[in-house]
Amino acid sequence: MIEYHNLNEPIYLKVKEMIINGELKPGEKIIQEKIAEQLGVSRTPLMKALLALENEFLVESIPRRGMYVKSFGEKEIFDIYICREALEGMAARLLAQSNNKQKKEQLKQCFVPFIGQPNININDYAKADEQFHSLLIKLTDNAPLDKIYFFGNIHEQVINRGLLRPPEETLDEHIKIIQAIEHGNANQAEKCAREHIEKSRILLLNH
Amino acid sequence: MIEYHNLNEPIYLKVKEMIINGELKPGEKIIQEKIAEQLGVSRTPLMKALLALENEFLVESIPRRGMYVKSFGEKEIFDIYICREALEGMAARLLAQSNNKQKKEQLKQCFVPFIGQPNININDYAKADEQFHSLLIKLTDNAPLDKIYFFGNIHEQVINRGLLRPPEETLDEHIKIIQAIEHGNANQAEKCAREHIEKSRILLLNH
DNA sequence: ATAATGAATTTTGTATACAAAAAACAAAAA
DNA sequence: TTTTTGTTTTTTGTATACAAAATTCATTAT
Repeated sequence: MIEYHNLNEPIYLKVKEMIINGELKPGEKIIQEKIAEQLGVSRTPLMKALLALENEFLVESIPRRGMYVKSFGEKEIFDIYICREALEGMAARLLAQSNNKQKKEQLKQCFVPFIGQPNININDYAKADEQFHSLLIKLTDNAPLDKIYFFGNIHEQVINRGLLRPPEETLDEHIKIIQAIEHGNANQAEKCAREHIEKSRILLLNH
Repeated sequence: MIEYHNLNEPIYLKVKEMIINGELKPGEKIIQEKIAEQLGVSRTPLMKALLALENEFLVESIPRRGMYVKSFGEKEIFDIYICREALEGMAARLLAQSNNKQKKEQLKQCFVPFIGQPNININDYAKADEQFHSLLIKLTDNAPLDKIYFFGNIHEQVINRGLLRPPEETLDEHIKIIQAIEHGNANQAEKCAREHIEKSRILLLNH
């Protein structure tokens, strides 16, 4: 992602924000003319943004019916976690194989402020969490892998549902991933990354 | 994919075909008005198709410059193989875990005509190969995983480059994957699927 | 009151028009 | 000849217009 269509990126970002913050609710129909007017543009560039969002799984198009804000069922979020497991596992493997110290350091920095801390601010930690998972993908320097990062948005959706595991539980898991990457242990890095996501996925199953 | 935008799917398919068969060459600029006229439509629906193709990595957009047919460097194809390794590996695991006999049978059928055959027709085998890898994804019944199947197109590109390993080598690998899935051995299925793709990737490195 | 039918309204999908930016070209200067 | 500058042409990006389809609403029949 990043620098989407330079020109309609503002539109893309605005609509995305409206979806994330619930201004446009899941399942709601996106009436193009209405939204276009709100944003002060015509339907043509709005449509481009909507098509981009469709490819990120945030919007669903039903031909001749319209565009709808995607609403995720349990099964769908489950499926997304399966994909994340595969992709982030591979990302961890690749980073472990690389010997770019600087990248490894960046990952480490995400959680440094929380180590040994008794009272962790949930909001700050959630930000660091997202930052970490995003970095994991970006640092692999693999453009297709990066492109598939529409999962990131869904990650936010999951957070909004309050399905975040407590820091006491995940901080250690994050650190284990980082350590395996640091030590160049590719198998271990992939295993930890996958287990980390698998645990969240299983939590999801039990509501 | 499948049933893209019902209405502009014909446009989408035609442009895709033009790219696959080389009518539009890698790196070539797509002059919208020209192509639109060729297809007998206006730029508006063509743009939708091009945006879909952009998301499949077949077209690249440079803002205010235009849309270009994507040309793949070695590095990029390598990166795509990395993604395939992660995703098809996961797909093999999921299928091994399922106990849907019918799905497993479908996979098996792909290569039945070639088993024990002394002279294998390369074209027929290549088709079966693609069918198998496509099925592997489709049968998982995981929509996001399926959506990421723009790799399929790239698979074709790779075939066009003549980078296909001989059936004597890969037939056995395919059968091993299918057997592991049949026996419900998830770890083995994932391992075989990944090694299978990894071997192609390594071949790619040595031209 | 409920269901069915048909008009009125809304909304999508596509074509077209036009301004702004980029590319191509030609003429002039180094 | 090569580079620079200015002009013309092409092409993109966006707005708008309009037909076809879908939806809504009111009217009629059950």
